Amino acid sequence: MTTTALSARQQQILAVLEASTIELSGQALHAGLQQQGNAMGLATVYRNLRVLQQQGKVRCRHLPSGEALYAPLGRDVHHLTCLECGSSEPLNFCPMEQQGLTLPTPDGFRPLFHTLEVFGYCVNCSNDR
Amino acid sequence: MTTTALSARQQQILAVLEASTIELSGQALHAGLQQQGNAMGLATVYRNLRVLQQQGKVRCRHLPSGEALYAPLGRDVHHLTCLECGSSEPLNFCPMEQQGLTLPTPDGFRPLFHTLEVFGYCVNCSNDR
DNA sequence: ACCAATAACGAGAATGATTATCATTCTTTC
DNA sequence: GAAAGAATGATAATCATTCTCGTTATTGGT
Repeated sequence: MTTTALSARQQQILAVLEASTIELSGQALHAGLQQQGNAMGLATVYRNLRVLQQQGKVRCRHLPSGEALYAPLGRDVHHLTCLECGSSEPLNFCPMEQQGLTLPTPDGFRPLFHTLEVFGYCVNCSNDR
Repeated sequence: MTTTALSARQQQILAVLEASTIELSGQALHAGLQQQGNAMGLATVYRNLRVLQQQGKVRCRHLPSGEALYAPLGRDVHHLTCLECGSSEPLNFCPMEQQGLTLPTPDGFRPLFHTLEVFGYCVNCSNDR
């Protein structure tokens, strides 16, 4: 796997993602780039997000709402997400790290990243039921 | 947590999900119900899917495309999904089962289900690169 | 049974994130 | 410096999902 060089646009996108403490949606990323002086079209943002993802530089997860959130690899990955209010709190432990799913599987699948999301009810919404 | 009784519609939806060997999208479910003689509006399908999900009877995961797929709980949950061609193969092992994430967490979050998805490249698409 | 109150439904419009289109603008390369 | 090719961006198109709201079933009290 040859490590492809990143274009200027791709570096700018990655920079915004890395500067942010939280995961960003495509739309938020687009807005952030604009404010920061590196405005680019929405199509370009999504195009390059896909490339970055395919290069294993960026991961994404989907909220129950269907919205996609992007983050650089190597950030905290896992969340407890409330089905009622949609809030999500980080889960700082990863059961995959010990299980060696960073290596190709026997059938040749080559993993880049994974998402682990736990859905249920947060304290507040549990109480309301 | 009182185990609420299921409405007729909810039972029909659950039946179709259980009869299917694969996960179904909301649209596919709607079509399946129609063919099977239990037609109901699309809004009703989605409304009841949300209820079933909130009762812990149904889980859902999102494809990279953003499409949501539903399945009854207790079905194989995890997948290797190819970022290139979108195909996904089941992963028959669950690192969560040993980790006790079916119990409430210290801060009171009450888990119903989880999704674990591994993204990367399948054999074919690995070869094309 | 009858009727009011409430909940569930469904057709179709609205939403909104993501993609496709395609003419235009950079980048190479010769 | 000019042609070939790739990348861009404004805007339209897509499409799953959600909302609206008038209609239809269900329930509970009498």
